[in-house]
Amino acid sequence: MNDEKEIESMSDLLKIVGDKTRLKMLAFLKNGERCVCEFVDLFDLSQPAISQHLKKMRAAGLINERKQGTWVYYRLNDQLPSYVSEIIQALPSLKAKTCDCQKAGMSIPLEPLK
Amino acid sequence: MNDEKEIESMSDLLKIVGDKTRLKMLAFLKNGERCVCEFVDLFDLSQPAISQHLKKMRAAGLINERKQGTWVYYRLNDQLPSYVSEIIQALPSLKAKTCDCQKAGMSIPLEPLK
DNA sequence: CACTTATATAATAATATAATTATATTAGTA
DNA sequence: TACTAATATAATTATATTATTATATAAGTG
Repeated sequence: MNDEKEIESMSDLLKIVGDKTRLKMLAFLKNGERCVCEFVDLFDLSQPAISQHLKKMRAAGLINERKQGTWVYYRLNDQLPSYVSEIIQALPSLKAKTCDCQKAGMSIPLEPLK
Repeated sequence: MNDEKEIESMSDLLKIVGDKTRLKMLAFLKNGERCVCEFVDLFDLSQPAISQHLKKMRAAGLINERKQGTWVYYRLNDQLPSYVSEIIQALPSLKAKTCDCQKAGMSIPLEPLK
């Protein structure tokens, strides 16, 4: 990839990360998987807004999804460029309140970042 | 600073970095100081657009300025948060064409990033 | 001082991004 | 199968960002 394209791809990714809501979502994901409903509970935003933020992060390869019944769980992609891992490491890790999907014992903790 | 504010300040900074033009400017600055006129030559953008991008990066603390006569030189701030330094390290370093301000022998090379 | 050059700022137009509301999809359940 | 819950998508509105054009400032030069 030439330098120009390389920079463009970096800026595309950094643009996704450079948003308060999405960065906060990533901070929540540091502790492991979270289901969509948790984000809906935690943020003062409509459910479609949450869904669209998650979609962008998924499209950018920042997170992966796992569907289980009607619930959809998201987790950090563990193959991120190192400059993105550094950003995530610099984030405080936020604790989520419990939610139906968690009481069901389905959420799986994540391996710590390398 | 609480977590919320910390995340907000990170997203403010990442938003500035998450722009193709500005990221390319940072890539040019990896090799050392550049004067505004060089950016004006290098980018297919109006002079005011260049000036405004530089102003944003300066306001965000990413770069510092040094005025010499009518020329203004910008250089990377050497006290950046490590997650920002990592981004800059991940950038290819771009070579600028020579420009009047450089022929004048005024541009000073930068120490490599820690 | 008049003129030019380099840069910055202001006002505004163009564009991109993020939110909402409304609706669709899909899985589970009575 | 009808109903509900969880999530996604579409359409649209609201807002933020980036660009341009016009103008201002400030330094250097004849």
